[in-house]
Amino acid sequence: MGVRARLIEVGVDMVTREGMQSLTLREIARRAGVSHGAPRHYFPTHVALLSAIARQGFADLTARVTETAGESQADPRARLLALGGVYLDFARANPGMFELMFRHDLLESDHLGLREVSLPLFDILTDLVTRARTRPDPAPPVVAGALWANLHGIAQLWGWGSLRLATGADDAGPLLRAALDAHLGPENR
Amino acid sequence: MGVRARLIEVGVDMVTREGMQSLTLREIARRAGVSHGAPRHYFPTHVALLSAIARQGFADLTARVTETAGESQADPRARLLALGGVYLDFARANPGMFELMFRHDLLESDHLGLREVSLPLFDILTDLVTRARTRPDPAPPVVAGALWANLHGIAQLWGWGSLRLATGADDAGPLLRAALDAHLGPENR
DNA sequence: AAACTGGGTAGACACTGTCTACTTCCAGCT
DNA sequence: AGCTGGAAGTAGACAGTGTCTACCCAGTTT
Repeated sequence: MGVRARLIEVGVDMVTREGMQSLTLREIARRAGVSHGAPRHYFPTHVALLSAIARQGFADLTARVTETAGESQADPRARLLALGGVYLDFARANPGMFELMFRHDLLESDHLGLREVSLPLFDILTDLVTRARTRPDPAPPVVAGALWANLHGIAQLWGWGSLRLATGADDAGPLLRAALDAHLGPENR
Repeated sequence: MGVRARLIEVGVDMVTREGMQSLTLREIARRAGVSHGAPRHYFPTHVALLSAIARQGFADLTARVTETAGESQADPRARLLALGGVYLDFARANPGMFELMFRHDLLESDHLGLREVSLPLFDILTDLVTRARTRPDPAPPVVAGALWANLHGIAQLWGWGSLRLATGADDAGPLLRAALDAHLGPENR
């Protein structure tokens, strides 16, 4: 395996195991078995390396989401519930990576390809939303955007205890269901 | 004005004007006109100083929110709309401070008094939600938590362009209204 | 008068990201 | 075959960071 791939792999491993603050350029190089100047041959700057690591995280999340969203022909509401669950599970099981992925100050937003990686996800969401909700009040992209923000907010706030503290719940499930019910309108059965 | 107060004031000024990455201990001390060792007499560590600065931001936000939420005897729905507007405006007008306030890795979560500062806010929210919504499906704290997460997610994602890009809107207003309508149920008039 | 103490300075230390020589080493050309 | 050029990697320097420690000096206490 080439040095470049090893750097990324070591970084992914470090961020999942020890959190974001362990991702110094020199320590990554150290654990990859190269000198502290070597990464510069593949990544012009520290931010570029972090971006590559974060992109791996995005790829992982995207894979899980698309896999879950396309799963069987269950009704869109159930798929959305699964999708939200995947999102929240990812954030809970992998807080370091989740944090890195949304630290836009540490990521080169252009080269990361945010458009390439987040728009497909958003399209899936929009599609499911259009087919799942029962009332047509706001335009689909707005609903999808609001729902995405809700998902992300739950993941973020839950991640550092605020919601657990405020709502008294010990699981993010009720919040997810509440968000879905809210944005999709009342159940129709 | 004492050195301690000046350090905080300088820090608040710096974060609002030049963003979070400018808040190095030494630069704050420099601009406050003291040596780089002086802050240590008031704040045992860099994180403690950042926390004090962030607390100022929380105080500011809390002041605006309570002021807006208690404003007149307008119906709770209108008050929630105003509250959300304040939250989003704060994040938009003061992105550096908003970022700092929710960088829990840079804040000493205990001494910051997250409970003291965020629970009152959450109580206001819960109260308004209980009185504003039209259907009683999930328990009020859950709805309030989900709504808060939605607000926060909109502020966060809007802050770095994702939602503007995805929804095509050029203002967070529609998203805020969509979130409120969703969580509070259909309008009743 | 002497001792102590809180507020402040200055310098050291280990560490960081970046930059710049300097060495290998191997592919491609004449 | 021999040379050359560039890619890959090393090692060291530099400025900057947060933290720690020794010192200093005015005021107050004893």
